[in-house]
Amino acid sequence: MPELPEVETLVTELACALGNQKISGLEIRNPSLLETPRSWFEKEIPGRKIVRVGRRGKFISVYLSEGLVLWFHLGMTGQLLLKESLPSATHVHFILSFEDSTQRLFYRDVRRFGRIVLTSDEEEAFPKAVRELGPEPWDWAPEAFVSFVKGRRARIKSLLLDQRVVAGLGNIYADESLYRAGIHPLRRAEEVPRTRLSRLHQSICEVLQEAIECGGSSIDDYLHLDGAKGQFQEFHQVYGRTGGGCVACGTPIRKIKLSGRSSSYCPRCQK
DNA sequence: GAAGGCCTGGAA
DNA sequence: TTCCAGGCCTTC
Repeated sequence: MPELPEVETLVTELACALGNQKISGLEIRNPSLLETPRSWFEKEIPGRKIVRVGRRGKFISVYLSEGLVLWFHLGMTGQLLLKESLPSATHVHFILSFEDSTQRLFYRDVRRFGRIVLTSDEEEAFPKAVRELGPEPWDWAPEAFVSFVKGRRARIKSLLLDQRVVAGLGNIYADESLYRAGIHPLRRAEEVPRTRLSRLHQSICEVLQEAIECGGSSIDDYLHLDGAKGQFQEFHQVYGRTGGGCVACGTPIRKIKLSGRSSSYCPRCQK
């Protein structure tokens, strides 16, 4: 599932491939993913240039000329692919074509948890979920992060998944960060020692940075813009390793449920 | 703060 | 045939 590193990888690739390209047309095959009216997309997008591509949390922002932003959230199974055509056109919901390219940008999403939004470039107009996002992980001052978390009673894993606390973490990188910091996912935030919370902030930044350098994790559906797979799944230490031995102590990795979500951890290393 | 709903393909 | 995966949202 695309989290911060996967989205960041796509954004870099999109910026490189689409910068200054003029959009010649769009095709909407499934309007249910659109959060703003279909007619607005159809009227406003053709003819505009792509001036910048950015990211906030797991949201991709495609800045268009004359003050518009096209937002993509990939949900669980969303993919953005830049190709002349796709081998399989199933689950393709949205397509952009360009004036000076034979390639088109395909938005494909099997489970349709993603969404596509068109807004003005004024912050008050951004999607609510974007406006409410917490800081990017590395924009948290470490001491401020520790103090904030110390004041919360929720389970630590739930806090990490809350996009209003820190933007961009999902199940994979929350589990990996907690493992590196030696914190049990069910531990109440307020009872984790400050030194460990400081280590957690550092673990989050490190694991995300390493994943970005690997082009993200390809578990089910995530792919680069050209369809290639990411590589960081090879380096997961707990996620997807239930029953396997902890890389540090050999204890089998355990899986538990936390408000409907699975959490993988080492029962010996994480307290 | 917890739980259910959306959604589909693949595994059990 | 049933269950499971989990982004985010709504509801309790």
